[in-house]
Amino acid sequence: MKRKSSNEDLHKANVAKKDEFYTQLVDIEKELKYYKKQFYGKVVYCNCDDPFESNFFKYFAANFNSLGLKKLITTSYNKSPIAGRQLPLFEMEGLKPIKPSAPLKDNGDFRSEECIKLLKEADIVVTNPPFSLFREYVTQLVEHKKKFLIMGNQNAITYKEIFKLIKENKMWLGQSLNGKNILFQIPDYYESYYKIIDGKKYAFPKGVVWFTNFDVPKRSEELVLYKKYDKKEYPKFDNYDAINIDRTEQIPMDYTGVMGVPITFLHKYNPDQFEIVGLGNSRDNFTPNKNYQNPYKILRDGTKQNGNAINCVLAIESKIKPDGIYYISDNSKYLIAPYARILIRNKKII
DNA sequence: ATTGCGATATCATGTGTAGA
DNA sequence: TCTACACATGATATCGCAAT
Repeated sequence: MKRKSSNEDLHKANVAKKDEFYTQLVDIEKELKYYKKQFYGKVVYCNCDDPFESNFFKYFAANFNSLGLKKLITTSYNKSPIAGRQLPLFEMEGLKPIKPSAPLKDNGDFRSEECIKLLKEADIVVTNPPFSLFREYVTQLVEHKKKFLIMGNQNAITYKEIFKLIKENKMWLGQSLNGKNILFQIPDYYESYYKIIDGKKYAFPKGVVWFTNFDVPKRSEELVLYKKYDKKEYPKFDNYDAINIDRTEQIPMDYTGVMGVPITFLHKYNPDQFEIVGLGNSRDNFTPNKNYQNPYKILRDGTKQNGNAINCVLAIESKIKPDGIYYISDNSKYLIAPYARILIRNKKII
């Protein structure tokens, strides 16, 4: 269904906090196949997973022996308990038959004391956490020094805390799912959905990626570069000494300085080849005249719209903040800010 | 300590475009 | 025609800091 304002949808999503998305088994299998050896003898905890619905649970239960797991624990958030289906805590150990343990006293929130206790017991956490709580979720994993493989939205890369972890090489993207759309089953009561298959509603969100701190093959593959640096083709930002690059594949092979690349660059990121310097944020592409007197922004169709003078002046005058707002010069009149840019440097040619 | 207010960060989203 | 990718959007909640 087509809507007039995309902002309306964004805003709704911001408020709704609908987080019951069930990952398909096929997507789990596609990623987990790269980590098999690393699960041997480990305690795996899926802390956002109802075993009746979760394919993470199904995957680990079915592959318990072949992976050589020591123990599998799942807990789920019990927002609206359905009679007879309460199973917030589930444990599986060794070759014992599957059986539920004593139920949790609390609601199964991953932040609850009970769940943190289980987290401490675990070696590895694998799940698709609520995106609306993504930062909190990751912070908790890092705090407890867990190995993890979790799903998230590609925009989370630009969240301050998340980016910090990526920059410090404490977290990176998984092997599969390069930010493409994938199907998730959603509860019947969700009003908007992408399509219905066999009577079940599915969503098809964009930019889904895996985040992990496990070693993945693509992280040690070198990105092959073929373009040569050309001053005209790669303009510099007005207030930061870096060139702008619109597509990852266009990164020049011979530029030694800082380069601003799209966030999707992370799918090709090899820390031996590149160093991440910072994040350029693109908010407010206001385009004042050079005196900053009459700020306005240029819309896609070329028309002007009045802007916010304070935002504008601050953005332009805020020279170089490590993670500030950078502008690129189109010509002497206009300034155009690209979307978020990861600032990188090629380590191999310095 | 508390308030006030400008600045900043956010969105399981939507659109446009290029290329398969 | 379809998929993958990069970018766009602005109301609102929260942050941060100065003034009380």
